[in-house]
Amino acid sequence: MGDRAGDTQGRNMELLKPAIAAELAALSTFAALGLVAEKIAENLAKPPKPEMGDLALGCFKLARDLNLKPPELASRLASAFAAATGALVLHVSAAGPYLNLRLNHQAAISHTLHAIETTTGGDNPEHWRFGNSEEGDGKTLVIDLSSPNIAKPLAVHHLRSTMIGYSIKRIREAQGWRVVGVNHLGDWGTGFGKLIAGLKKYFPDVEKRARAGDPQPLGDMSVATLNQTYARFNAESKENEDLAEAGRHEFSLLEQHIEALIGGTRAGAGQDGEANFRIWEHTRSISLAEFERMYAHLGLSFHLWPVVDLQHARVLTAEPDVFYRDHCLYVGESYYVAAEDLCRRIIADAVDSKVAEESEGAIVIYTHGKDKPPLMLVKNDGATSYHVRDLAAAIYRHRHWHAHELAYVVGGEQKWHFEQLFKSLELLGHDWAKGCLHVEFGLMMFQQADGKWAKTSTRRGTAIMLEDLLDEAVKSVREIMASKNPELSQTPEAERIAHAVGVGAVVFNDLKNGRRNNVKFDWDAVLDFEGESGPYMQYQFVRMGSVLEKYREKFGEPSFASGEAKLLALPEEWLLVQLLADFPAAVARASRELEPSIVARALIDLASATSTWWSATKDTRIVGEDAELSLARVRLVNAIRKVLGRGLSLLGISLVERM
RNA sequence: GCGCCCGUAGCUCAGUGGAUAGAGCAGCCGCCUUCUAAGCGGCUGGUCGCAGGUUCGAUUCCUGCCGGGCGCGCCA
Repeated sequence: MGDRAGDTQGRNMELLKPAIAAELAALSTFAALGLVAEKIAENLAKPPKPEMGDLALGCFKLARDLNLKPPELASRLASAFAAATGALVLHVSAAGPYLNLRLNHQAAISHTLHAIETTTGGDNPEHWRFGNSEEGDGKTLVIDLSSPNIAKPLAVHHLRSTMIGYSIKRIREAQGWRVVGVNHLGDWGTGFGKLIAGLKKYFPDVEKRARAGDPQPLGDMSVATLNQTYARFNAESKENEDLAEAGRHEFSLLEQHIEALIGGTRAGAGQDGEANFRIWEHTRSISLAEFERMYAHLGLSFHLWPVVDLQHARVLTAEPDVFYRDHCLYVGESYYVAAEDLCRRIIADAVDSKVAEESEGAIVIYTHGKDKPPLMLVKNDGATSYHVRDLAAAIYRHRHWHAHELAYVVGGEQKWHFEQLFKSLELLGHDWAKGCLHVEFGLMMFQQADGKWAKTSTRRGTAIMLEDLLDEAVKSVREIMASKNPELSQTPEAERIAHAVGVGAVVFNDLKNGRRNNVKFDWDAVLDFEGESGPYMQYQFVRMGSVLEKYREKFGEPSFASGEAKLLALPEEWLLVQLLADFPAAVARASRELEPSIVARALIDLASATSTWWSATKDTRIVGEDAELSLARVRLVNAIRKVLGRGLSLLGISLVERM
């Protein structure tokens, strides 16, 4: 089996540990020493080499509790085992401080395959429950994901927040949580003042139409033009303080207008405010249309939470849990200003309770002492800052969805902001702030002409557009399909497959490594569909499907109940079963650590072992002449297929039956 | 300067205080009449950044240093 046999990762068989530990705990020697199942299970681990055993009981901690030397305990347990004949534990032997266990493979295989077969009925991966748990039953997580800015195109770095967040949503749901995904749209802030000022300056017609009451004053302007307009004005305003001031003024008018509209605490801004409001609203709808297209590529569905249409602001569905499972929501930052007036109420509250204070014309909270920069609620021009909008959003989420945890999938460069945010919530008396988590992730870097890596930036034009990346990946897949599977590429489903595999490749590439790592963007690496890649995972899934189809052609519908586990005697088959038995633990850990890469890594190990097995059975085939052997192997094939499929769908990657 | 993240094979990265640290890519050598070769096998490749400390045991925990990244009041 080569080096992989020595790999201890992912072969802990967590699924079987409770049963194994219970079996040992029932033995008189173990019981006499007070070794209960739970303590045994905690100390079971994988030996470095399979020859040593299938599992090992490390005796270090157990011996210390009993005032014995670890090797002494191990040998005492070993010598007492001789008479016992367990169902799962076949044999034990002491090896220094370890008690090595050899398992009854047949029993372990049956146990594992049965567990998978009883939880993965039907054809819909959403219904494959192997790896699910009830850990989060009755708890709600509100997760902030994607959160792009209006008037900017989606770039590759947005993929990180979007897919890490979406995958965490799915993983948490698999662990029983109710998860509300919220896309906290950046649709508010001084930037919009600059954009409006820029539009008025460079496109005088826009202002005319807005003043005349046209609800679409921007005509058919594209997001790219909006972004360029902002960038141009922003650059010019750095040289010219008057322009900067004009930008702040336009935003202030907009905010005044909306606050007056909702009967808030401030006076209106007349026709100017109204015109700005129309421009802002149209900008937002143009951007949303583009976001929709991108999210559709990724297979995500968002619904816009009513923001400015106060008449119809209400809960969107009568069946919220189903709704939240199938969709995420857009809730723009403007919601907390426009529809709830939460921002001003929080500000007033913070000032009244002396948590906030005035400083240099602004209202701030010193969250970490006077020598650290404070969190800013209101800027010296009277406009709200994004900090106060985040406070409002947190309070709203906790109150509205009764959230037990609030997670923010936002880049690590905003770590300080979230530390301040959570501390401010605490200072304002919200003890639930303990359940707030910043799910930070690394930056997307690109290589500069001098060879050094730097942060990508939409403004500086160094960002790669998400659409270009997805297009490029799908195009590559199309080409590979045309050469490797020409018949399939002529069929009507070819385009759908190319899309699923191409997008899946990009997503898997993003999720396979720990989220905190910076990502050095490299076209060649993203478009490399060999090795630890999305297409490789899809490919093994497709192969398993083909084998099942082959079996049906040859022997008819398989009856797994009569598949004999003892016929699965190859070392490759044992390895696969161990990996399968470890999948639920991987999902549970991914949920706990909010880390999709743990699931992705489990899939890499499983897919790799599958491919090795495929080759190892080349001579007899998985489905061969021997009906009984074929049936036993097809049971394993079915289990692998279900687990690979479930894992990919937890990562937000769609499945294909052929490629 | 202060704070946070990272440092493991040529490159990109896994690694839950435990036995001899792993994969993918790149390089070299092999393997397609069969259920898809987007694959499989083999070889080459390591002072786990450095130095202390805690521990029966440290790549893993703590401290200091070095190197890279990010952040540090009116962008979000």
